[in-house]
Amino acid sequence: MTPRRARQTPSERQTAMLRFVYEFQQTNGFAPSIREIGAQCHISSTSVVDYNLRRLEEMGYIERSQEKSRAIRLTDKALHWLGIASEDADTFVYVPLVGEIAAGVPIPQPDEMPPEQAIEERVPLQADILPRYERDRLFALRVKGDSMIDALVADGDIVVLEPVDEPRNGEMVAAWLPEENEATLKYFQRIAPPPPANAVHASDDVAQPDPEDALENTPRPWVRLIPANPRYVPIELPADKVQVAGRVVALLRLYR
Amino acid sequence: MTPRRARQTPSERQTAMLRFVYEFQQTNGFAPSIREIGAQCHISSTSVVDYNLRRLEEMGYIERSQEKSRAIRLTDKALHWLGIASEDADTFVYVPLVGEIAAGVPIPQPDEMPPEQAIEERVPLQADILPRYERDRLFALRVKGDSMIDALVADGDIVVLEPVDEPRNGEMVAAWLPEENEATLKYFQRIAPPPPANAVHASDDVAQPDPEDALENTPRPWVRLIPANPRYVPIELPADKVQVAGRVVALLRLYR
DNA sequence: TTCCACACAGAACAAATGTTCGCTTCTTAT
DNA sequence: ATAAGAAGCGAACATTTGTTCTGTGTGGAA
Repeated sequence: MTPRRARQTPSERQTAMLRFVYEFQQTNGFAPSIREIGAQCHISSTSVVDYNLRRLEEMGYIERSQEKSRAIRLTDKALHWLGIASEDADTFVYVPLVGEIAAGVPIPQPDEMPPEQAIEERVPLQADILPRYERDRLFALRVKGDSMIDALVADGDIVVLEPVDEPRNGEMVAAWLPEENEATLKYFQRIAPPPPANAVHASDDVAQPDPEDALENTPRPWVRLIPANPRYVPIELPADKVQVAGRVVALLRLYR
Repeated sequence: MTPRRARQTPSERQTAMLRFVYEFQQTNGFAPSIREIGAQCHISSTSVVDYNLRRLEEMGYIERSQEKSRAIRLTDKALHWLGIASEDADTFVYVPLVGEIAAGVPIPQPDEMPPEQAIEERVPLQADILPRYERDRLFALRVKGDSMIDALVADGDIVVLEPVDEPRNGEMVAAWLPEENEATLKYFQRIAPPPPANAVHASDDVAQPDPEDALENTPRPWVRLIPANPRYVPIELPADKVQVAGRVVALLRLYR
């Protein structure tokens, strides 16, 4: 006989048990005991409850801890089976709102983020925005100013940022310009450094540079930060004078 | 002697107990026992743990259930005391994404919303957007089209809506136009009905309308739905031909 | 010095709770 | 009809777990 153990979804009684565990937990804040499950599901024997719970555990619908009281936990598979929205850590992330993008306000570096309990406001987002391993690095800033209005970003909007070391051309980034004492939200672009004032044209016949000057004369990478508002002009600076804090991955706007 | 029972915040040891309960619950999915708390907090006697838990319960930091194992629950007061963001139902709402604003796609009426378990995607928002009693009525729609581009709303954005019977002039609303078979996102404005084709100018001397025609000739309210894109023209219709589904309270945009 | 509330302590006890034992019944395939 | 796995059952037991008892130590006010 083909073993009917091949059944891999809960029976009607097992489903009733799962639902009771869920509802009990929601109502009481802790899980029911074996006897409480039995009473609710009209199972007179604790060993029958235990048998069915072991089946549910084998199938991946619950987790138990050996010989611990009230230690039944429903898995996401169980919540899905019951048709219950899973609003746990795997579904949403709560991104700390840590400041704003404004003149004179530095953007916190990753190691300068405020401690957990100092974060007064969070921006909730669906967790599937980024792979799980990067979620903790997200942070949010409130936009001050209208430099990105043509990119449909308004003063007062909140942008959610992912720290990035090598932003791609065209990405919208938040950056801190320490020498300008300026935080800014702009489109990012790598550019060639501008020619020095005494440079001859590339087509001119010139001597090879002195090898000793090679390091001195290696062109430093530059970046252009491009606003999306014709009232502002792009900013062009050596890359090492621009601290890119992160690239924009989401925007939230409230209408009050 | 003034009773020192007047103390109303947890002692250092009691705070350590609260923190342990929280961390145990987060790690294990169920609460610790009296003995587990004692072991962690270097309390050799279960009666001392019990004594301190009774103090915490009196002060409102925990809830217990008589003679139930692992039934300690931290209150919001405790979470606040520990400096832990309270990510429960009072902090965030999860707004069902129920469709899109596009031609030919009706906007669900409040009594037509899909059942809880049919909702496949939710938009998380901070709960303080609307007073608590209205939160369950929020729903979200994805925008198709660019009619509101000058209001900084792009194709693909998600708007969160609050059902509203009497939208105010100037509010951005989602509306269903059944006779046009059109869902639309526009600024809302009440207007006087346009004059009928045989109407004389208001300055002309005309007889008072026949009282029996009063009801028949009462001007019907009209509305104008104003796009924020010069490529589109406002829509003007009798109010009863426009089903306003809700007014926009928030916008979410993802950058992928 | 005395008094008293608070905090602590070990031990014992009571109750809650999970596990095991030995068995029966049901269901389905052969 | 038979076999075998699944499901069920009451009872007993083991362990976990919360509560109570009786006492001590501490510190500050009277």
